[in-house]
Amino acid sequence: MESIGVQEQIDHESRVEQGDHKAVRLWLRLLTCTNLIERHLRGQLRSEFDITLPRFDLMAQLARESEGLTMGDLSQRMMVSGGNVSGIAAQLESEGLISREPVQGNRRAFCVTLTRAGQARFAEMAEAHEAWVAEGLGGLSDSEYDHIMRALRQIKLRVGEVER
Amino acid sequence: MESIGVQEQIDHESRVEQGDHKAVRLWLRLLTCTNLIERHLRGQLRSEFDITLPRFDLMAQLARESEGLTMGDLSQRMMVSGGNVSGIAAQLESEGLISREPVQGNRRAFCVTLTRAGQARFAEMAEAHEAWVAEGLGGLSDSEYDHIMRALRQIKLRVGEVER
DNA sequence: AGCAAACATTTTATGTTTAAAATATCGGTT
DNA sequence: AACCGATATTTTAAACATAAAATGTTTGCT
Repeated sequence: MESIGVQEQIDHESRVEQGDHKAVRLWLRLLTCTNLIERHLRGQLRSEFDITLPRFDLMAQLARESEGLTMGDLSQRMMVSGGNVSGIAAQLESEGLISREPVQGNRRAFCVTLTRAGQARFAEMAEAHEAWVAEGLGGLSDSEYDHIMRALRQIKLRVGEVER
Repeated sequence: MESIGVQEQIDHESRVEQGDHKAVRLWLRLLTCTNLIERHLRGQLRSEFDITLPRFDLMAQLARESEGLTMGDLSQRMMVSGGNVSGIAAQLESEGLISREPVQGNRRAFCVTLTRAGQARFAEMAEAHEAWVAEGLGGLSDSEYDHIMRALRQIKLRVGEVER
């Protein structure tokens, strides 16, 4: 019976190891799913609307804020660098889909909004986008949906903590 | 009571719409989680080992195939374009972490393997990587873990079907 | 008023990623 | 043997992404 101590130690270590492996497997599956869907959306947006995913994302942010957003707001919400937003916005502006107007009272900032053309184009795209996403993610039962949303929220919070 | 027909129609439509919106919300949360974790891993790999995530990923694929893989295999498993693999592999080769040797019987293909140095380096990194992933994803209960793995498998299968 | 620190954005340099074209090889058909 | 379609990889051009420096603006402090 002297081996119990050793056994416990082994069990404990193997439990930790297994936990780590489980986490890695989950991470890889999460990554695979995200990549598959992202690739699908990217391809569809390109073939159907001749637009890239980042440009669509920027327009989507504007679509839910009729008052407009500054470049910094966009950078934060899209979780990309400011320089990146500059480039993407420049292209969308040259296509006439967004406009950047000075903010009264703050000459540093721009107020970026969808143009009328941008609103119309986005409305088309959003409908198709929603359908594409539902193709991939719509098949879950309410219970599965709730479970995964809850789990993802936890992950999000936890990663936020770790990062801090 | 003539409004029942209309009401039913509205209910049905709103259910569909809500389902679509739910799918989009799930998609956005999935994307956010993946991006957060990916950003964290990218930063850690850079600061601790001065390596990029794609290079680490390529080495990880090789680490689980001691026989080696062709460039095409790598492209498929990493789910990135062939040109991308070319570039990443060129860098790893120049650092002496992988080797690309001709395949006997097929002069088009290369057999890519980890060098001894690559194996050693990867072993270090893999341990840290596993711990970092567990930091973010290890906090789930067994039941939550099972639920989310199951849900993600379904999503993966379904997206695979759609893409075909 | 003058000045320093913080802010909002753009620019620059570097690197990643993709799609598509280019290169080279292979296998089978005639 | 000559050719053709498929295969494996690399190269190229364009878009995307980041960090860091540069530019111009604002705010608060003295």
